[in-house]
Amino acid sequence: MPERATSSEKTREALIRAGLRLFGEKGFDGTSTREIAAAAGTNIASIAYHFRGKEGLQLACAEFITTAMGGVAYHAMGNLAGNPELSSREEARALLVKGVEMIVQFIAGRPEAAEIVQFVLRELMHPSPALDHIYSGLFEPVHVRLCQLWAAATGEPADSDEVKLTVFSLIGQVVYFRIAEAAIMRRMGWSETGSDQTRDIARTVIANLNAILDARMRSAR
Amino acid sequence: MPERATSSEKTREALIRAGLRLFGEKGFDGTSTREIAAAAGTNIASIAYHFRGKEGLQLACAEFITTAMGGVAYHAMGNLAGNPELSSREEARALLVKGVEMIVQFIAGRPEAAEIVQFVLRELMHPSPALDHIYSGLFEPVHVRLCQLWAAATGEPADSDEVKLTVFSLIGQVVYFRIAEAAIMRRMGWSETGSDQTRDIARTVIANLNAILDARMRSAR
DNA sequence: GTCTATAAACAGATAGAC
DNA sequence: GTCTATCTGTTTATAGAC
Repeated sequence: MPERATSSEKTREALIRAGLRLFGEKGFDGTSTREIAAAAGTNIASIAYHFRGKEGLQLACAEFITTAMGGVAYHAMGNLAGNPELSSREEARALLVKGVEMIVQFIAGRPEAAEIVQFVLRELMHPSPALDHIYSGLFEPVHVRLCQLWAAATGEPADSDEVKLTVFSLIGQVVYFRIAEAAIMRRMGWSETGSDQTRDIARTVIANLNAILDARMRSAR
Repeated sequence: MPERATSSEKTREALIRAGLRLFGEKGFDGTSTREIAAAAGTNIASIAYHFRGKEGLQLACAEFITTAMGGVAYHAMGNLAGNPELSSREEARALLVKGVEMIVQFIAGRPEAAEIVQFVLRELMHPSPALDHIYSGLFEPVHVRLCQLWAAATGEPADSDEVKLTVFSLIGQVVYFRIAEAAIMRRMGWSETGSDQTRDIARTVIANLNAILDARMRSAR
């Protein structure tokens, strides 16, 4: 692991970043290797050299996403793999709210996230071998962790269908604001999706989360 | 408007149905005109003849969607354009719940809806001229109607940002179950998305809707 | 209106010079 | 490792026979 990036590594990373952006924007089939090479400031042959071809680059992009997002998810929700121990329901609920808030900030707020979210969504809609990496490296661990937090906050079993589906519905809300951004901006009369808009979205999603949690707590009595 | 479909009209419709399915499944760029013609049981040249080319077919698919979905939406939520008059909050709430339930049944439940939903989502993610038809013919009127129902049920103003964003979040929940179907099935251990699964999804979404409505009613006091 | 044949452009992959 | 030139197959669009 050299500290200074070699020329080879720079080209490799530039190709991944270009692939991520273009695959996310226009899809795998909609993007030509010529475009990717041009965006990365290199030549077409380097894609075959570094990744064995266009599909190899797609896979490398998926690996990049799981690595990069793992760090974000860790910050948002604590250890993904272990320690489901939480001292109190209140603490778990606070962590859940904070986690969802950070997910909104990332998915709906950060412009760089658009390409990542779109890349993942395209994989979900039209699975390729790259989806396996994303599922086991990102999708499942994040979902499991959110279910743990939900269970700790409500007392419901973390592996019940009810909890799992509710957590999916939470994620779905957030993701939709990024997918349908074009239409939502038009309907809301927004000219951009800046920090004001992200705040409004976060407020809506958190209000929903609290409403659903409260309803569950009441019905559990 | 002839009562019996002519040969020309049959070919036209077959091309639209094939285009809808294939564009939805694999995207516009991922689908070749050869595939579409083969799926429609006709030849490549007929696409140019009937629709001026591949893009023209895409536009015709969007028009087909707005027309076909208009009927579904009408059944689910009453007149889209006019009569926002509703006699009581309870009636409005019942109509809202029923409307969302039918949207779930359609979007998440009916297999034929998968291609339509995916077609629309692809347009949202990567807008083409076809998005304009879908936005003004389907997306906006449905959203406006849901906001009217929400306003009538809660007393909140139908054109407030809060109501509009909350309605978006409701739609997002439902849509996500269709987008992420592959990953959700894996996480839930489902081998298919049949009526049992659709019922569970509907139950989750309706429970969320009721929780959010209840929270709003309480805070309004 | 339908269909075959073909044109013109473009795709991804690769050989070989440097 | 990088890059140019090129190979091979596929794409959309279209001309013209029927």
